[in-house]
Amino acid sequence: MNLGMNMAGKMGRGKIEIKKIENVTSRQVTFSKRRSGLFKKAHELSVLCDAQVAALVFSQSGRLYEYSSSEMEKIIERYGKFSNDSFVAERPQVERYLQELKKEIDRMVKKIDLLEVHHRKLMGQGLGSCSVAELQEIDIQIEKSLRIVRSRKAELYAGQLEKLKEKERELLNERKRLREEQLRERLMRPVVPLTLQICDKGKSTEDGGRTKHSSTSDVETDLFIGLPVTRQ
Amino acid sequence: MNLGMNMAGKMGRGKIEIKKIENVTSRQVTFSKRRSGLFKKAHELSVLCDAQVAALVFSQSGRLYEYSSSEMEKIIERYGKFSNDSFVAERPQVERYLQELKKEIDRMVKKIDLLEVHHRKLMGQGLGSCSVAELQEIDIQIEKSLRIVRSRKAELYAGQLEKLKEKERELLNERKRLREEQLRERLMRPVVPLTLQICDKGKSTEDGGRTKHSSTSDVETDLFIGLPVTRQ
DNA sequence: AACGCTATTTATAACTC
DNA sequence: TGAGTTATAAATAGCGT
Repeated sequence: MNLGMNMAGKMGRGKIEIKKIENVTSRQVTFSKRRSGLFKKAHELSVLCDAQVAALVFSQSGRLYEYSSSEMEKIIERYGKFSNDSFVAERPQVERYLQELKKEIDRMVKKIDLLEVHHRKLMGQGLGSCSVAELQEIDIQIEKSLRIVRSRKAELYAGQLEKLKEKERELLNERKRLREEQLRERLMRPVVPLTLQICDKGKSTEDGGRTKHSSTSDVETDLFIGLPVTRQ
Repeated sequence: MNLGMNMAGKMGRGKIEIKKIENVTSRQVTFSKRRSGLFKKAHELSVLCDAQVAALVFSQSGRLYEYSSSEMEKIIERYGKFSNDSFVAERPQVERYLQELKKEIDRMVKKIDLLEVHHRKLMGQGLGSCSVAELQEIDIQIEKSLRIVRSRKAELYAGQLEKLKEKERELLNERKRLREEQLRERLMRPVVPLTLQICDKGKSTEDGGRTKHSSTSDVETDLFIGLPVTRQ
């Protein structure tokens, strides 16, 4: 009963422009038909020409339709090899890299375990499973360590002592020099009033003693220095 | 000038079966034409229906031809999201996983470094950079370890000693019993001829001694056991 | 939304240059 | 090889169901 006569011009089945079909129903029908047509053509091409063909279509609604003459993944991987920017197909490489990392981690875990066990033994923990021989070995190792540590400690102490002696000598010399100066001054100059003298004295002992001491001092030596200095 | 008349039947332009074209030239021509046809169709589909379309074609010679209505990579990634076995598009995940692994490795490296430094110090190596205080600490730790190790060693020795004493006692008892038996037998029985006696004697010392000793022995104790047994 | 029909447009097999 | 031609096969737009 020939409906749809309200359209101007082009009636019946005809050529269409290649631009988005605005009529939703019509568009969906066309989508369905042309999609299967595309896949058919893709298939024919793959068979006739012995080619590997894949077609991916996402409908406007987001649904996926696909054709592939062989495994899609294989084809996409193969595509990845051609595509200059790698984003697929480095997969096996990534996989290999991952495995390497995992191996590395494994090795490290083992190393840490070993170190921890040994460490614990050196700390005297977890000895329950050790044989007498093992204990003996550890004993020897620890004794050796102790010897080394103590000799090193002795070395350091000896060094410090040497430094201190040096400093003591310096200080003694300094003191001697100061006393001599003082004496000389007392002999050469007349006595000044008491009030003024106090001020001068305080100033001279702080600034006149030079800053040599504080510039070469370190915390530990200061403690030892106390003795010879206060003994004067 | 109408050539190519040498073919039987179906002349002129006609229908073809969908199966591999054997004639190489013909196949290549068809490949070229149909490929562009396919891409054209793909394009039309994408425009008419506002769909995302991609087509990948590998010629038999291995060359890649592709069409995509938008970036091929985007389409393939989108495909990856749909594809149940993820092999694309898990990329960001893989990336994250990789970074985690790397962090893990970093942490382990640091841990190993720390352990090694401490370990070396406990072994008396690399003490050059230690302050007196540090050395003192290590000294104390090592002494403590030594005490623990030695007390453990002492424990083990004590245990072994105890075991040995126990065994000695057992053996002494056994020997006593055997002697008594021997005495009893000599008193009760008449003397047998010498030749026969030798045979009997050899037999009785091997089988009559029971197998108790060998069944409860272990390697270390055997060594110590030698003494009291051979001294009889 | 899926199928069938068919007039028409398109794609293309075979051919030529 | 590649480009153009044409007769024919295939695809499909618009329609109905």
